[in-house]
Amino acid sequence: MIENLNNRERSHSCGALRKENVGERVTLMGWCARRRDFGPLTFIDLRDRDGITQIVVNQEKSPAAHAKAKEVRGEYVLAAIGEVVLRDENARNPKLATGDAEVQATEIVILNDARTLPFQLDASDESLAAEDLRLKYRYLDLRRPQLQANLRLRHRMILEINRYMDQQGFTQIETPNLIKSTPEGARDYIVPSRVQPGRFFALPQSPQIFKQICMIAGLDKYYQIARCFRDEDLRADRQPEFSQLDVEMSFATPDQIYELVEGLFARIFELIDVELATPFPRFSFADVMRRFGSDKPDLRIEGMELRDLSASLAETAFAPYASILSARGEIKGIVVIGGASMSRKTLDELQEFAKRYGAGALAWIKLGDELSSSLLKALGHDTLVDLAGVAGAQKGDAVLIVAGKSDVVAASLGALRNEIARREKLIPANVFAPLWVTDFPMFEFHEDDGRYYSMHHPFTSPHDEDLPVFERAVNGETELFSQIRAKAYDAVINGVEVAGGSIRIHRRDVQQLVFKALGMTEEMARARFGFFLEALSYGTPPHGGIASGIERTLMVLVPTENIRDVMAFPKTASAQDLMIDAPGEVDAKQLEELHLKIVKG
RNA sequence: GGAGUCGUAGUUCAGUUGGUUAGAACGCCGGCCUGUCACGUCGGAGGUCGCGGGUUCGAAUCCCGUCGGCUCCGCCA
Repeated sequence: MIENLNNRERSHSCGALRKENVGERVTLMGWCARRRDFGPLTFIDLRDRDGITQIVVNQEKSPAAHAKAKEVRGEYVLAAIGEVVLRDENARNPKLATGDAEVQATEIVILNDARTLPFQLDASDESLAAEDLRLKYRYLDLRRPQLQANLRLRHRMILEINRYMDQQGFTQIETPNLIKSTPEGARDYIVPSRVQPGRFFALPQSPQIFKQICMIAGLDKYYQIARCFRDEDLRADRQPEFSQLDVEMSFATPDQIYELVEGLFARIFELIDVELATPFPRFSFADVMRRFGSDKPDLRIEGMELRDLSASLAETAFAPYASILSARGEIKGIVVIGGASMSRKTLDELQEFAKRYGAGALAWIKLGDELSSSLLKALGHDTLVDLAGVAGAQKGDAVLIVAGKSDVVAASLGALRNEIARREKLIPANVFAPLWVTDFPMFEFHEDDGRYYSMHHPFTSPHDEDLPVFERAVNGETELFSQIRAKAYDAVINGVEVAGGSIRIHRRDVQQLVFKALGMTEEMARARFGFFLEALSYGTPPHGGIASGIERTLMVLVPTENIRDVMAFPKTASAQDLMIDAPGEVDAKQLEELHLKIVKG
């Protein structure tokens, strides 16, 4: 029977009781995680966010409480009132923090009952219920201690960020969520205006413009933990709405930003008792792409760096390679230590893996007792020995080779490096390898519409010494665009991009040059960013900043591969909330007020 | 937009070459049990094999379509 709470007050959490509490009369409240029934003796594992305490109910000592305990089922909400008793030496449970003691209940109050749950909360990782079911019943899934721990870590991280940013002299400033759609970048989430027919707000992809406006306003050091919205297809580490620590400071050099962020991450990692070495090593974008095939390399993986084999094959008669090289492509390889024992099946799987990234094929050389290779007929024994040597392979190793356009070679070998490390368990646990990637290219070329786009965003400053080249590029020498470096930087930990930012353009003329480079006429630029160009002309200080993904960082801390593990109420890969069933339809009256009509697709 | 993969009891899964009554574990319900802590033990209930169509004497199994979850590519400044 369900009873009222009345004036009963909880005295301790379910994770609190220790030997020292023995003899105290306590009142615990929580959920029945498990009940073990021995007839006249019943045990209840009472759970709350802090832990589990064993409640003992003895029929002889407390018949009324025992009768209540018999009624209890899984996830019933209870108050257990009784005395803390020391467990017998041989009856202690070292798995529980409270395992030396237990509560001898004199009273059990059933505060609420519960239907049988749609899935079990105490399942092992392998037998965890399907994620869609858990998302539908998110309030049940969140009862699991692991998810609760993740959310509490998130809370402590955000507290630490606020404390640190305050100590560093930053002011927390909120920026609006109902803003204006700007082209470029991700797709916007759009909000129709009722008051302004036919007009729409957009939710911010990031507070970029506003943070810069704060600098123009002389606020000097801004930060906030901002909600960002991007209507793009999702991934294991992406959600349509997410949080980022957004930072901007005036008169900033990149070094000052690095130092600020390194200090912050050092503090954050203290939360998991990890001392993060600072300063982080720095690599240019060109270097990490050349050596690791990725702009976010996982430096926990030793070696397996990309080796350029193009020079050794410059004179090759093998037509596929010759044509790739003549088309300014590359041939690169990575060495898999001990890889000579890889089976044909494994190599086929790795080839399939590489093809996802556009690789035409994955060639291999195995240095077993005898050299074997998929290229034996094409290149001959001697060339292969030479290539293996250039790649740095030893006896017993294998070389995996991809030929093609440089971005395909980098992407496929870079991904292979991670994949092989994962398969071969070459990634050490509890190791954290941070780095800075600097000097990103200012622009990247998009094949589909044949023009250049900002790699970071259109407000990123080019390197001062690249300005003359930039001007030439804008004035017709478009092939120079790819040479211009931006004052942009990413912080990477364990192969995860945890922060990214740049020094911004503070000069109106340079900003206009970038808009022109992006194919905007002066009229277009004025229409889209006129207010901003105007703002730039009223004394804008040099400034720069960075943004750090809260969820990404938490994923590294936890650690987990699933962003939904570090958010309370995430959406599915198709951007739905299965609990509240969003997005939903709205009624005709709402549509009418918003001046909207649904057109069937 | 494309690809892969999964969908069978409340849950996690098994289910052979298409063939008798679709199984196991956990959970659930009931009995027994005074030191368990993943309690044990005895018994029981529980199935639109995601959905629709097709092939077949016969479909969880084969084919087509469709829906949903997850992952990846594209995309995400």
